[in-house]
Parts: sequence; structure tokens; C-alpha cells
Amino acid sequence: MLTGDTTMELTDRQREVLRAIIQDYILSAEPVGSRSVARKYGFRMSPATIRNIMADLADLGYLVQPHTSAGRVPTDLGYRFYVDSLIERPSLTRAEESRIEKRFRPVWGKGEDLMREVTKLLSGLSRSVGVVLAPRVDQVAIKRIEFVHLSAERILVILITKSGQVDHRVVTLDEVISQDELNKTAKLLNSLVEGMPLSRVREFLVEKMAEEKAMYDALLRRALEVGHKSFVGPTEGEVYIDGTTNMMRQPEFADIEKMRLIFVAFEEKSKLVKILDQCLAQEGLTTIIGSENILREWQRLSLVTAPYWCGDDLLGTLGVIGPTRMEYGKIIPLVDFTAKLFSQYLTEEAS
Amino acid sequence: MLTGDTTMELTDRQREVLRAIIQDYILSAEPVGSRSVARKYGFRMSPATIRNIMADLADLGYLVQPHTSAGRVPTDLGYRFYVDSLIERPSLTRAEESRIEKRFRPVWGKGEDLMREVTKLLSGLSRSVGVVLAPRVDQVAIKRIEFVHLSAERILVILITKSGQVDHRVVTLDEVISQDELNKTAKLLNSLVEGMPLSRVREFLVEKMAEEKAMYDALLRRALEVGHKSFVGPTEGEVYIDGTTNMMRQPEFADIEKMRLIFVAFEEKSKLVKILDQCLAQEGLTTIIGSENILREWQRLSLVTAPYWCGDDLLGTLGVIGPTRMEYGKIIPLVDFTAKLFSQYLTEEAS
DNA sequence: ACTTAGCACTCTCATCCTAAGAGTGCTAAC
DNA sequence: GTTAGCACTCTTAGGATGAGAGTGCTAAGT
Repeated sequence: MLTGDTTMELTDRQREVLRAIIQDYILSAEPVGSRSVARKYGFRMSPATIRNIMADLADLGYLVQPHTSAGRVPTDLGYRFYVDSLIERPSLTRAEESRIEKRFRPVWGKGEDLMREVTKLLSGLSRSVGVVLAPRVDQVAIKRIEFVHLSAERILVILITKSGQVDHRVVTLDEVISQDELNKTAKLLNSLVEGMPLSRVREFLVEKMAEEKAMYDALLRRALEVGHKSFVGPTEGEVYIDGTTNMMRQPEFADIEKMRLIFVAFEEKSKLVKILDQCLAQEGLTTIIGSENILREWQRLSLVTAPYWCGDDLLGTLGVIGPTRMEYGKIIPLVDFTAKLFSQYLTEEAS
Repeated sequence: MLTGDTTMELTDRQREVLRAIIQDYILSAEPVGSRSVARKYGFRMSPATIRNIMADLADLGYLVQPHTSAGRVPTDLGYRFYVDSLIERPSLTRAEESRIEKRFRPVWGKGEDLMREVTKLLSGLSRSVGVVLAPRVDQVAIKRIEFVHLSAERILVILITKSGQVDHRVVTLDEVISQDELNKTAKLLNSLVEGMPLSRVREFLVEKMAEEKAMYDALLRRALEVGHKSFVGPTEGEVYIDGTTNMMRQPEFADIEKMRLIFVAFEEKSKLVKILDQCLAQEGLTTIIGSENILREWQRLSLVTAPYWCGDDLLGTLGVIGPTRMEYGKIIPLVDFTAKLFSQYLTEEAS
């Protein structure tokens, strides 16, 4: 996966030809021949010369032939090199940016739908699959906790984060508690944990409970217990996905069984969460190309992701999934810009 | 679509043959010939006799031939007649029911995930697409309203229904209100509207505002205004869907473009909501077969749905979507039973 | 009058063949 | 180092063919 060495080994001409081939293939989805490279890209070389270069590039592992005497197709390594060193248009034009902003603006302030709309935006503009990994409720500072009495022993716990997310869960308690008592409990608990992320709250409650072994204060004791009960168990990352049907347009997925396996993986969100979590750890724009993906079903797909923030808090990841033959030149800046825009919005919101 | 008349015109033998053909086709997905009907179903008739009967059934519109001299395939009318008058096994066996109950049980009490899990259950057991139309927040009695201060003029409105659903939205107010004032406002509003469905609340607030034109009570005035602002705008029905990939296994969707159109409709949930809303109006188990569907993209699909309740309140619909060639004999009782089980659970919960 | 055997006929589908086309690698000349 | 020329390979589209499945009709049987 390290290509830093080989970079030096390529001559300018080789790089030009490789770029031409990859760009052509991205658009046509068909093996590229020496003839069309010579013609379309106006090199001052004959097809024969280009054939020699292509043979070299194939030896280096950047290209393959689907069968003897067909045109060349980029390998995953080829795409990787393209993305790392050859790509053109590393950023959007001002016009494109304002077009995205315009589409983004009306979505603002729509609460929960926000994530869904950003996902749609990504899939729409990329004509691929858009994904957004929503902020883990554990990681974001809590603004408020509410308890609502449901039945004798069951209460509804509502969590509101500083970023405006709302999460809720039903908890069964051992004892019967009235709504009035619940309110008091909530008030106390709020004063204790406000501003902490949930992950911290869990530790905090355990510490506090140990500390206050004597438990003179009945209210405090109950607050700690109820809080503890409410917040155990991991919160799973939620992921939004849209535009999966765009994938069906791609000629590489004419085989319906291949298609099905990919869609099964889309449906099983937990796998997607796992991969996006990995991207989150990278703390920057990440590209996963084809076989670099740990998920076998997706080794014909590529992923471009970027994290988004609320102030200094890393919240989640958003990105685009498409065939390895995706338009990296357009999609990378799109994802990058969208993540920045989204971060900016969230940061402004929270203030 | 009315088949009541023609029912009488069919002889017992014709009915038997039609049933055999449809059942065979449901399993094989291939045109059924006279020969195999005679063989597999052990009628004491020769293929020639059956051919005559099949010709009659084709004349009546229950069967068609994909091409001259191929076997017969049921029409939508044929399926309709099958479902209305021929179907075997109108209910599940005790063993099957307890198997469903067993799968259903561990899901209980998981709050929001409940809907998602029921959807999975439906798709898993039917090996088709499961759908659940979640209760409209408008229609269900409200248990509690909360306001949380987000930024200067923006507040988060949280609605909790008696059935334990939680809905939230962000509202921008004209004036700055502190959290403390918000709490008072919420308390007042709760006392006014508790137990009403949201649809009623909207009317109520308008009435009340008109009534109290003088508006002596500043707190009441503000409560009404904030409430009004919070609850305008229709709440859209949410729909859960799972198992879409099962559709890709069906031989009738080998054509990827047909497939794509169906999936686009899955992705656009609003259309699905529209159809399920229609089913809801029927107040009983509903089957929509092929061309009976108003959605053109889905005219090769069938839908089996049943409403679910919380006590006497009609909450939503759940069901299964599959190819017209679906196993109605299994899926109808499955949907029916699942809806009853779900209703029973929700009713017990609410008490 | 209903049933059935027999038969000619139709239509699909898989298989095979062929020719065209695109592209390569190699060699030899520039 | 570059390029024209050429033989070779491999895919693909377009017929042609024959087997197989199934029908509808007719005439004989019950």
C-alpha cells in the first residue's frame, strides 16, 4: 500500500499516460487501448510507443488486461497512485461550492432530518451512494436528561446533547417511582453530569457510587442508581445511507448476484459502522480503494470519507461509496467541502 | 376487480386445476404445462382434459401464456381469485405461532428499535420485504411535552406519546426565553393538552387563542403561542423497511433496470407511506396484487398488510412486499398473526 | 357428451459456427 | 528511442440448427 518509492520511478510520460488511461476508463468503463489514448489525448507519440509505456505500467502493477489482447484496465494500485499523485482538480471551483451551499442551506435547522438530508446531498451530487455516520451519543457533551414515567416500573430516558441530538431508551427499574420524584432525580442528575459526554458519565457514576458508599442522601443515591441503569450498555453508532440505487446503474454490477452481496452489506449497517469508525480514527480525508477494504463483499467498491466536527469535538464521518471506478477527481473535493461546510454549520449551531 | 360473480361459474374441477397451477407456479416461477399438472397433482384426468380446462381458465382471464405453446402463468386476476377463494391454510399452526412468538419476545421493550425489529422479523420469516408504518405522532395521545433551550431563540421540542414514541423538532421563536421560563411554559401546556392527540392539540390551541383574545395571562398567552409554533406542519409518517435484498433473489427480477425502478421506489419512502396509508383506511388485512397497485413501478409486486392497534386506537400498518408470485398461503397468516401479536404487546405496554 | 390418444405445429433455448473488430506484441526499419 | 507493419489472440454479434416442451385440433373410445 506504500507507493512512495515507486512514485519516483515513473517518468513524466508514464504518469501522463497512466492518468489518461485512468480518466478514460473512469468515464467509459471499458478497457482502454493504445490507439484511443494516442488519439484522444493528443500525445505526440504513436500508438506503438504508448503500447510500450502501457506494457511498463502493467509490469509495475498499475494496469492489467482483462484478457490477452484487450485494452488495459487500472488496478487498485493504479487508482491509489492516481489518487495520491496524479489527480487533477484537487478542489472545487467557487461556483461549484456555492451550488452546494445553496443546496445545503434550506436543509439547516431541520433537526433529525439534517443527517438524512446531508446524506441525500452527498448521493445526489456524487451520483453514488452517500453515507453519514451520526455522532455517537457517548462522545458528545450532554445538555440535558429527562425521565418520563411510562408504567409502574418502566421509565423513558431522554438524552439531549449539546449538538441537539436526541436519544431515548426505555429502562425498567426495581422500584416504583412517581413522576414527581423522577423530576427531582432528573434535576439532580442534570446538575451533576451536564456537559460531560456519556462515556464520561458512566465512569463518573461508578466512581461517585463507590465514593458515597454510606449513601446518606436518599435522593442522591437514587439519582446515581437510576442514572447508572439508564446509561449502561454501549450506544451503537447510527449510520444514514442514501442513493444505493445509483449503484445499479454502474455497468460493473450487471451481475445480479454480485449486486446482491453488496446490497446485503448496505442493509447490515453494523458493518458499515465498523468501516466508518476506522475512517474516523484517521482524522482526515480518507480513501479506501477496492481491495484495501476489509469487507470482502465490498472489494469492488471505493470509499471517500471525511470527518466532521463541532468546534473541537470530532463528531462523525461522512462520505461517498461508489465503484472503484469512481470519479475521484470530483468526489474527493465534494466530500471534503461538504464535511467542512457541515462542521461549520454544526459549530455555529452549538454556540 | 370484483370477482364475486365469476366465482360461481367455476366448476370444482376448474378450481382444483387453477389452484394446482398457481401453487406450482409460485414455487417454480416457470410456466406450468398440462403434463406436469396431471402428473404432480394426481388428478384422474389426462393432460388433454386438463388442457381443455386450462384453455377455459385462460378465456376467463385467470391464466395467460407467455407465448403460443408455452405453459400457463397466472394473471393478477388469477392470483386475486386464488387469494379470495382458493387459498389453503388460512391460519398458522400452533407450532408456527409459538415460533414467531419466540422470535418476537426478546425484541420487546427495546424502545425505538422495536419497529425496526418487527420489520426484520417480517422480512426474515417471509423471505421477502418487511414494512412497518410507524404510528403517526399526530394520531396518538400525548403523554408529555418538553422544551429544551438550544440557543438564543432556538428551542428543541420533545413530544412523548402514550405509546412511548418520542418525536422532536427544532423551533425558532421570535423572542428570547430562558430555560426556566420554558419549563413553566411546558408545565402549563402539559396540563392543557395531556391525553390529546396532536391533531386535536392543533385545533385546540387555535380555538383557545381565539377565545382568550384579551390575553390577560401572559404565561398562558406565551404557552399557547409556543405550542402553536411547535406543532404546526404535518408530521410525516415514518416507515421502516427491511429485506429488500430478498427481492434480488427472485428470478422475475433478473432484469436489472426493472429491479432498479423498484428499488428507487423503496428508497423514496413517501410513496410507500401513501400506499400504506391507503391500507390503513381499510381497517383489516389487505392484499394488493400486482396491477391493483397505484404505483406503476410496483405493478409486478404484491403487498399484504394488516393494521395494528393499541387498545382501541388504530396506530399503523405492517406487512410484506414481494413479487406477485408470493406465497400468499404462508404470508397472509404470517402478517395477520404478527399484527395481532404486535397489537397485543402494544396494548399491554400502554396499560 | 365427455374424455383421451395421436399428431402436426409453434416457440424457446442452448449450442455451434463464423466473421468482424479491436487490440496486442514483436520485428525491422527510420 | 520511435514507429510502421504484421501476425496473432480474444471477444462479440449474428445467424443456423436441433432438441425439448407444450399447445390445439381431430378423431376415436367410453
